[in-house]
Formats: sequence, C-alpha cells, structure tokens
Amino acid sequence: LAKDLFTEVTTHFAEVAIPIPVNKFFTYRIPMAISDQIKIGQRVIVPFGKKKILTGVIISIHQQPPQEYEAKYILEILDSYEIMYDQQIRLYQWIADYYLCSFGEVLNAALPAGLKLSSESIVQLNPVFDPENTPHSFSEKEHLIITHLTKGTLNYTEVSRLLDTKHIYALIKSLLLKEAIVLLEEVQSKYKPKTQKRIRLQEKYQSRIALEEIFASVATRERQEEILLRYLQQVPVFNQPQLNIHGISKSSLMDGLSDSGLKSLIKKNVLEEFEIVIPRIDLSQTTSSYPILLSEKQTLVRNEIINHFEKTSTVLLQGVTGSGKTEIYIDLIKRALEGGSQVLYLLPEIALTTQIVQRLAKMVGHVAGVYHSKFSDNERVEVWNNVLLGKVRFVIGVRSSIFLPFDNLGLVIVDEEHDGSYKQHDPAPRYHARDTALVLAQHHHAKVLLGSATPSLESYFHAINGRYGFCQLTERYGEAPLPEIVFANLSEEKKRKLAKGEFSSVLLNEIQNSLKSQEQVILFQNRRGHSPMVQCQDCQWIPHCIHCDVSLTYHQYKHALVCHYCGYREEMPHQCPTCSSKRILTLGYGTEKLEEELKIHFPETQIQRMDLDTTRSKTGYDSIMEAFEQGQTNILVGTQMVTKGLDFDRVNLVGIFDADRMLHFPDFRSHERAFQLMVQVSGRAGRRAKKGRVVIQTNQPDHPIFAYVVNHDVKGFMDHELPDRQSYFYPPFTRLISIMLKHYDKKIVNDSAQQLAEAISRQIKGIRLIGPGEPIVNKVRNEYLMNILLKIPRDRGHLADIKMILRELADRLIQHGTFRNVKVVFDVDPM
DNA sequence: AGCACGCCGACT
DNA sequence: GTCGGCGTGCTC
Repeated sequence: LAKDLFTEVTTHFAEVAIPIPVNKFFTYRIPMAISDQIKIGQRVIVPFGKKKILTGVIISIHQQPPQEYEAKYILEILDSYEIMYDQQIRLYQWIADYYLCSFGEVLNAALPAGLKLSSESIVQLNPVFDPENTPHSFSEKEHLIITHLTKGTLNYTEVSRLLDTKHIYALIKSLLLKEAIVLLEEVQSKYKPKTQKRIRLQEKYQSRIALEEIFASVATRERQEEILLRYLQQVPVFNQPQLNIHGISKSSLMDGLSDSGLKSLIKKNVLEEFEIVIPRIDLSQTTSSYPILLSEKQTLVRNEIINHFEKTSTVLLQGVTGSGKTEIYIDLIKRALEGGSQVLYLLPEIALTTQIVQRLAKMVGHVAGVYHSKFSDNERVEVWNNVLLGKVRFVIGVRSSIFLPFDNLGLVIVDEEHDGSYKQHDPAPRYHARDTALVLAQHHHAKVLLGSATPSLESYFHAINGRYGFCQLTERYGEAPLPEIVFANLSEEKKRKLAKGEFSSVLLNEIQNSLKSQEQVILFQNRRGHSPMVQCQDCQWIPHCIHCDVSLTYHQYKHALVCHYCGYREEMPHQCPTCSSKRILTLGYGTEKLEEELKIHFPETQIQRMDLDTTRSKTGYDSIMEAFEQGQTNILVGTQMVTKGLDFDRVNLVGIFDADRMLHFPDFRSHERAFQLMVQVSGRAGRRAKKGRVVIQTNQPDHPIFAYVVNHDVKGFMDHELPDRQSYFYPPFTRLISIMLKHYDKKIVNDSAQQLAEAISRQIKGIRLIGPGEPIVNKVRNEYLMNILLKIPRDRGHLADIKMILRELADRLIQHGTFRNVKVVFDVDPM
C-alpha cells in the first residue's frame, strides 16, 4: 500500500486509429479516471482538429509522451467492451501495408457506419443573450436565425436550409462575435436499436374480481370493452399469468381499432404500455439440422479436401456447374461449426440472393449472419455485434465481411473465387477479398476452400504447383448432360445477307423455336466495355498493342488506336494491314439496345432486362427473378448477373450475343474472363434431364477459346493461356502494381508521371515498368490521368520493401513544388 | 476526409 | 468597398 502511495503516477498514452485517409495513428493522453478500463480494440471519443469530435479505435497503449506536440485527452470510452479483437487490428494493418493505403481507410471500409461516430455542430442561443437589450444590430438573416433559436437548437444543415444558402460560416461567426449564440458539439450514436411497443395488463388487475369490476365500469364504453376482451383472448392471464409480463404487441392488439380507447385504459391504469428492444436478425430460427446426403463422388471429394487440409491450409475445388459443390461446402461448414469454430462463407455480391441464403442456412442448421451491402446499416451493426459476442458463428457475406470481428475462424469458403467483384476497385482500400481471406485464415490457423467451376488462373496455377490442394468434380450431379453449343458466324451471315442487324438467323431461329415450345431464353451480353472496338470486316483483323497482350481501342476524338495498359498509340489505319480492305469498322452494342431490338423481332413476347440499372433497388433483383421463375418473362436479357443464381427448369436456350467483345476486351485478362463467363452462362441451359442449347454469336468461330468452352475444358484453357501470361510477364507469373496519377493540368501529370517512373526505375531493380501512359479514359472529373504499371516477378522477393520505396517516392514527388497537388493512387493486384 | 484560414474576382 | 469563391494545409 505504501509503495502504491509513493509511486509516481505514470501517464498513459494511446495510439488511436481514426477513420481518415492519413496513414498514421494519433497519440492521445489517457485520463487517469479511465486508464484502468481502457482496452485495445475499444472505441473512444477524441477531439480532432479545432472542434471536431471523432470516434477512434485504440490500437496500442504506452508511456511514450510525443516529442513535438502536446497530446490531447481522450474524452470518453464508448463501449464497455472492445468492438474488435487484435486479430482485426492485425488484419487491417496487413491490408493497409499490402494494398498501400492508410489504416484509417481500412477502418472506414471495415466499420459499418453505425459504429462510426462523428460530431455535429449544434447552434444554440447564448443563455446570457437578451434580444431586447443588446448593443449589436442584426441583419435580416441573423434575425431569422435568432427567432428560430428561441424555439430550439439548430444544426448546420437546418441553418443552411433556413437561409437557403450553403454559406453560413460568416453568419455564424458574426453571431458568435455578438454573443448571440453558442456552439456545441454533439456526438450521436447512429445505431438505433429496433423497438416494439407492447401492451400488458397492470398487475393489480390480474384477478377475476378486479377484472369484473373493470368490465362493469367500461360496460358503456364499447371500444374499451372490445380492447380488453381482445387482450384476454390473446393472453390467458389466469391460466398462464407469466405470459402477461411480456404482454402483446400494440400493433397486433390494435389492428383495425383507433387508439383512443386504449389511451383511456392506460390512463385508468388498467393497461400499461412498454417498449422492448427486438433484434433485427432473428436468432431464434429453428436450428434443426438437415441431414446432408453426399453422393459417392461427393463423399470422395469431401474426404480428399479434408486430407489436403492436413497438409495445406488452402484447397481449390473445381467443380462444373451443377456438380454439387454446395453440399460439400455444407458438410464442411457443419463439421467446423460442430468443432466450435466460426465459419465465413464468401459470395460475390450478385450471387448472394435471398434464396441462396435461406437454402444454406436451412441445410447448415445454424443461425447465419448475413452481411450484405443491400442491408440497412442498423442490420449490419447487429451482425457485427452478433459475431463479436459469439451469438452468430456462421456468416454468409460479400467481400466486406472479411472485416467482421472473428476471433476463432476455422473455415473460410470463397465461392466463385474467380469472380472479379471480390476486388474493390474504388475507393481505397483496393483489396481483394479472396486474397485477404487467405491472410485472415492464416492469422486464425483456419482452412480456406476456394470453389469455382472456372477457377482464376492464379488459383489454378497455385493448385497445380502444389501450393494449394486441388480437387475436382467433373460430372454434373444426376448425370445431367452438358449443353450442346452451336456457333452463329455473324460475319458469314452478314455476307450472305442472312443476319438481321447484329442478330444472326441462327440465334433468331433458336429463340423462335424455344418460344414455340414454351421454353425460356436467356440472352447474355456483357455490358462492360463502352469504348468501341475496331475490327476489319473482311479478315477479322483486330489491332493489338506491340508491348502488351491486349487489343487496341479506338479513340474517337484522337482518331487513334490506344493501348489501355501502357498508353501505346498508333494511328487508325485507313486500310487493313493484313488484307488491305478498307472496311475497318468500330463495333458496339449494349444491353438496352439489345432489348429494344428483341422487342421488334418478337413483339408478342415478354422481355425483361437484368443488369445493374434494373436491379439497383433492394427488391429489383428478386422481382425480376420471380417473374422469370414463374414464367411471366419469356426472354431474359442480361449482363453477368444472369450467369449466377438459381437454376431455372424451363430455360433451355442460352444465347451469347457478342462473344467477340469479351474476347477482345483491351485487358490481359479478357480471355480468362470470356472463358469463365461463357462456361458459367452455358451452365444455365438445361439443368434437368433435357439437354440444353447454347448459341454463341461470333465472327470467328475458330478462335481457340471456343473449343475449350464447348468441351468445358478448364485444363485445356489453362494450358493455352498460361504460356501467354508468362511471355508477357503477367500474373500469375508476376505481381502487378498500377500507379495512377491525377491532376487537372495535363502537363503536370505527364511530367510528374515521367519523373516518378524514372525514380522508380532508378531505385527498384529487377522489375518491369510499363508507361507512363494515358489510360483509355484519360480525363475524369476534370483531372487528367497517367498510368504506370509495374510487373514484379514472383521470385523477386521483398515485396514489402518495394512497397515502402514506392510510398516514399510518391511522398517525395508530392513534396516537389510543382507536383504538390498531384494525387497518386496505388492499386495493388489490379483487376 | 473535413474544416478553417487566406487570397482573389463580381456585385451593391 | 464587401461577399463569397475555392485553393492549401493540418489534424495527436
């Protein structure tokens, strides 16, 4: 005791992460009063800047006072418990380091908005201010504000609405100076628990005698009598008095009645109204587990996966559409959950449908937390808390669910692992959820199962090289045959005048036949690639870049052919260099135009379009799906969205409208993506015993990729594509880092990009630097863009060092006077 | 990111 | 002359 008394009290400091794009932590002083409660991972409220109050997360606690400034005090601890574990801090730090962004940016993406707080300025009348007795005079606007403030406080938005101007700062300042108002900062919790109003009988009336008295007194009050009778009908207060404690929800009691009768009863202290908090996510779902019966083949593969997990933490499962991957997932999920650990099931956004979630949760037999961007933020906070508190151990979610506060993950499943939407493109953190999941799992000593019918080249490469375990399911479940694929040679048809516009007679006839036999049609056209493509109409020549394995894109206002990746440019030829034909055309067709023309060809038919625009609302996707499932729609035209989701029994024809556009998209991944999409969409045709049909419209049916699509030959495709990637130094043989520079002055971006590129070349050896060059869209929101692409060989090593140098060089560039305002955006592993 | 401070043009 | 435009720099 004596020792304690005389020991000098040490001041503790905390490193606090704040959700802003500044790559450092902020040091705050921990007030004595709370120093024994403060924990890493906890949310705290801190003052930030002149007046702002923000929420931060405690990253570490130490005794090092900062040298160059006086640390401010933490104002308050927000929750009694940590909202995340060390595991999350470690993962977020990894993401910030690997993807070259700030911890704050990761935190910003990780926390549901309901857990992020920021202060709001409240304008209040100064208590000492007397409008009758003031030496100051006020403008009309100031008067207006003062009048309103006598009735209550205002926030900035309200003030600005009141004055109908955005510029209120000067006015506020003037009012402050005249001591008419005071400002205060208020932090509001954004998370609002969902509540329900309930009604119950007051305890003293829970006897027959008391009730009889009441009924006698309300005999002339019909409304009140009815309410009481209704209540007693639904709550048996005599037989089961304990039920009265919970009462009945107000809305169900008062259904169709007016409130006045109830109000009187409450006033008389017969009934009472109370409020309860109800969870948005129902945790009391039946958790009876369905027995999963695996086929012989599935059992074999399941065992194989488990064996692989003994040796490697990651396994790639390649299974054709309809081969029954899901059952294997479920079997593994159940095992992991029964072992007591948490399970994360990742899906691409468009595949996470209500139906899929319900089916999964039902078969797994555990409560599933669903983490989806279309859910409200309050719901997301509840999922977060349920995971944190261990109420939910099974999460089905989109890419951002890797941020959830797991502390005991046993298994991560990345379904459709090849899907590009796992990579966040903009804004930072530009992370890849599949790759991050591997690191997440490593931190937890968990296993990862990557699943796809058409694996990414990267995952396949690692699988055949033994870094991942590799399992295959090559047969469709129940022996449903693979669809028959026919080609419609569009250029041939055009020559023979058979095609109608961009529709081949083959496709039109097939659609006609399907419609005649009451079958449904899916027509697939990937919307991506607004920029037109150039092609010779006679020999199908397509211009390619001399530095990269991509086709060149026609730029209208420059009248030139440009490479998306390195900026290489050549003049648009007047005649084809191969066959001297002058019929060099730009091609282009979008989903909407397709829908329009289909309506002309099939006027009697119900045609529905499904793309980003028609599914933006929460129910858009579901209602289109429902209409299609019930047969109200005959033809579904859509983008990649139609490649995923549930199976439709009546779909027997799938049309791929423009295979060439996919194949020649100016991107080194275009072959891979085209192969994946064509195989996936073909899988939609003929899911039961009947053999489906797929029509592929193309100008070059002999393109090698098609042969692999027809035979569903993943290995063949990979053997074809991998050498190409190797010779052009693309992934999986290299790692890419794209550096985008932005500035509103074209000369400044060009110069800065040149200078940065030179500095990188000088400082970092053993890598390839492409560019700097202009990206296709070289001006966005009045900013000019320049791109530098780094290709880093996989065996180069010291990736972390390279990234550190890149950060430094970028910082140094910006310190250079003229380049002060150049924005440098890193995209690691760009897609 | 937000927000304050500071230096310039178009209006009474 | 001022009001209000936005460019610039900082936040523990």
